[in-house]
Amino acid sequence: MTDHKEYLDQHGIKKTKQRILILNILSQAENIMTVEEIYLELSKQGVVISLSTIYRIMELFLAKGLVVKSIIPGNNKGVFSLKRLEHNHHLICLKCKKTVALKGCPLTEFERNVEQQTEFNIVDHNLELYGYCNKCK
Amino acid sequence: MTDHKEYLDQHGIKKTKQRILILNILSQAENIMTVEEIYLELSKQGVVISLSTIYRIMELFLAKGLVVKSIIPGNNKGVFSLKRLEHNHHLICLKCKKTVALKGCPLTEFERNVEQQTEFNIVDHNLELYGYCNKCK
DNA sequence: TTGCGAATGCTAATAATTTGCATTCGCATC
DNA sequence: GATGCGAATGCAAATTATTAGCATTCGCAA
Repeated sequence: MTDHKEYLDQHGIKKTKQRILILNILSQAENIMTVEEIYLELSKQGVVISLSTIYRIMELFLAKGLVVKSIIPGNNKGVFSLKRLEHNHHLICLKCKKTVALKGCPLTEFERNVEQQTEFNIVDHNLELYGYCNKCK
Repeated sequence: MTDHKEYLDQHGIKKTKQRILILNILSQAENIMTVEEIYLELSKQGVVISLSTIYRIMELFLAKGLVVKSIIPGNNKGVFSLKRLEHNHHLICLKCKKTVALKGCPLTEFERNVEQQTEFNIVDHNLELYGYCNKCK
């Protein structure tokens, strides 16, 4: 994903400096990030974007399907990650909150079954695994 | 689950009127509930339990593993559902927010694989499916 | 029945997120 | 390149969900 400007175009999102910066950060992040972490990462790069703008941009990315939102239990904050070409999920340590990105998603077939059973049109899902990492267990 | 008092005992949770009432509501609920919905359901039954107590009880149930917590997107509230003997997940309509409980869980095998790959000890997961119900699609 | 620690309810505090509004930006048009 | 308009941003204030402090009450064992 080298050209984020075009990526925004493709999704019908107007290009702004802030959106491109945030998209950069998300695309370089290995793991899920809170709004605050995005803010801090921007700060490290010497950029300040107001929190409300970050919230608005994440909401926009979410609505446009660029991003997935979930929560970490025991932590009332939204976390976001970019939807990759190869869609994936995260494993979260309940003690130290470390997160690990997993390869692949086991749900494709399950979703098809559920669509048939329920007459829903399934467009997305949210999956996180919780456990204890080898240090914390 | 006819005897909730014993159920609490088994999990090392002290029995109180409030906990038993909430457990009743959760066990009769087909779907996930917010703290507010629990509060309102109690009101319908002519019972008032303070919101902070409900929060505390849900936190306790969560810690003891009686309950699963997740979020509905576009809605910054925690939602809870009782862990059933037959563990399951929910499908949520992104438009009307209707939720449907699904039978079964497709993740057992996936979790075992992930445990081997990551050296995590996986204890739980969170899965919701999103889509549009037949009225909204 | 009594007593103690834990649970509850109230109110106030906190933390995350959202909103209103003035300013600035992106981009199309001249 | 200059101009203009609607959309995006930043700031500060408002909201909303959730948590914490503390006095009162409850559950249960002795």
